[in-house]
Amino acid sequence: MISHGNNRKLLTPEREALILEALGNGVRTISELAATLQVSEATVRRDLRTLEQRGALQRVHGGAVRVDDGEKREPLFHEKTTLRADEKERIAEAALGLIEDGDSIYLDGGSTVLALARKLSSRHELTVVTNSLMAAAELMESGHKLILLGGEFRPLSRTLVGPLTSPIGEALHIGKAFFGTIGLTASGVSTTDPGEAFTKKLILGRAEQAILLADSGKIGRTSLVDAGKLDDFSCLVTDSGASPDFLKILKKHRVEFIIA
Amino acid sequence: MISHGNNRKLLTPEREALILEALGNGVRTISELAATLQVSEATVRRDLRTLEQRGALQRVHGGAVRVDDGEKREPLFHEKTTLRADEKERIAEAALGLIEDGDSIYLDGGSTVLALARKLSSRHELTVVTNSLMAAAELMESGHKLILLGGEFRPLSRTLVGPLTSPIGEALHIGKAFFGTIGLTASGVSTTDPGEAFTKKLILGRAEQAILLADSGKIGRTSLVDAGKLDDFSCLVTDSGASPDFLKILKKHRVEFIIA
DNA sequence: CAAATTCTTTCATAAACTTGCAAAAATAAA
DNA sequence: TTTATTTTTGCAAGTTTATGAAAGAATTTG
Repeated sequence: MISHGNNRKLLTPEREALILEALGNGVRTISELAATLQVSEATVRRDLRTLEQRGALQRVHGGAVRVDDGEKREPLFHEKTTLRADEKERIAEAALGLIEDGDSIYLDGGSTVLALARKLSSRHELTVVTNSLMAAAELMESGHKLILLGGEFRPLSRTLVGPLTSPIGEALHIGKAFFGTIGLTASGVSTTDPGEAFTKKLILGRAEQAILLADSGKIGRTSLVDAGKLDDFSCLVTDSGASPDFLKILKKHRVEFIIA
Repeated sequence: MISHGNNRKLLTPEREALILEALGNGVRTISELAATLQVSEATVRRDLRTLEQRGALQRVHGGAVRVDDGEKREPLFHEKTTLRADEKERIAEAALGLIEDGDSIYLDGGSTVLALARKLSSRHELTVVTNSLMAAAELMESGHKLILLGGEFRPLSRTLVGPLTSPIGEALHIGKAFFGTIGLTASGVSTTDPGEAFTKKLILGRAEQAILLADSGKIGRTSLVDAGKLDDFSCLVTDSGASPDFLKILKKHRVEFIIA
């Protein structure tokens, strides 16, 4: 049992953990949870909403039920990787369908692309180029040919970014490049770090096909730095949350899309 | 639990270490941390900001949570059990003495050099260039500037090797380069993989000082590919098992040596 | 269909965060 | 040593975010 002996106010992640624990395998009402956590029902509702977004539980009228996938004890605290985990999983699965044995592909940073990396053991003789240390770690023992872009290490995303990636990037020929992003709008993709944007654009210019993996939560969001126009991409893989309006925009730019 | 018996003021890195320790696997509020460390909340916020930048934790409103350590390090870290661990440890310690704050250094692959990488937290503001994924994983959260050589991944040594390392290698200026090796004789160092030899020679040509870390077991052994002459190195760090005869050869080639 | 409950939205307030600035400490220079 | 310069720290003003309450919309239930 997670206890909070000292009765200081709980932080959001703690509350979320307690909610999930309280749910166990069953059902809890809003008022029960509010009483247990000593917060208002409004706050419980807000927490439940984000947890549902994350795929950790399912809301029902009056409360919530747990969708226990067996081994989900850990994900409480590192939300970044598990945000919208279900959508990302499905998106990665759909992207996998675009890859054939013998392909030479590029993997960008980001958790959605990382989910794709985990699935690559079902293909053979790939040449995988990447700037993501997480993806590289995943593929170390895969048997595929693995090439890392060199460059400056960016701790937050665990990727190699910036101008130093360009000499090696320019030496490579890439068939299909799979990108993640922070924000996606009609004017293109954007990301937080200039170095990251630089490297994205570099690879965008060298790949025969550029495929963007982005859950619908990314659509409509913008970040600091522009990292490529919509026209630069040949395909977007997203989930069913994408608005029809945005899909219309994609058509206008001749970007195919796959709803996973 | 945290304690810092003597009540002198803590230095920033000490505070950061204590914050990480306090977080353990859980979550702490700003005010808790401020009370524990006896500094203002503003300072805690600043520390948390840099630690988040460094990827060591994640901030939430009101405090911070630890980004689970176990999962991120494990995959990169499965290391073959090191032979002659004691010697390697001492050699690494001696090599550490050659590094000063602000230096720009290169770390090659191999377990001895990896041992050196683990000690680098006692230095500040280093620029570390490496072709070793093990070393990179070790230094991810160190706060040092980290640059990876790009290139083809060699699973056995977990390093990046071959011709693709040359464009980026040629763009860098390196002060002190630390190398490992398989074999070391009067005619120079040798290694098993041609790609690895290529990259060693590349960096050898670009570093102001080349320092070889090799336990005495390596002396007298040869491997497949030549990877540099004795004259290319300015210093060898080894253990007391090195034969006087070989030390005489070193002197003739004007290679300094340190017996750790 | 109506009553009751639950949900969403909006808003006010309190807590937490960011930024800029000045004092204090540490470091370098004289 | 003293003095100057840089860095770090704490404080305060303004901004943002989270929370709980309240009113209207939606859903369930009899």
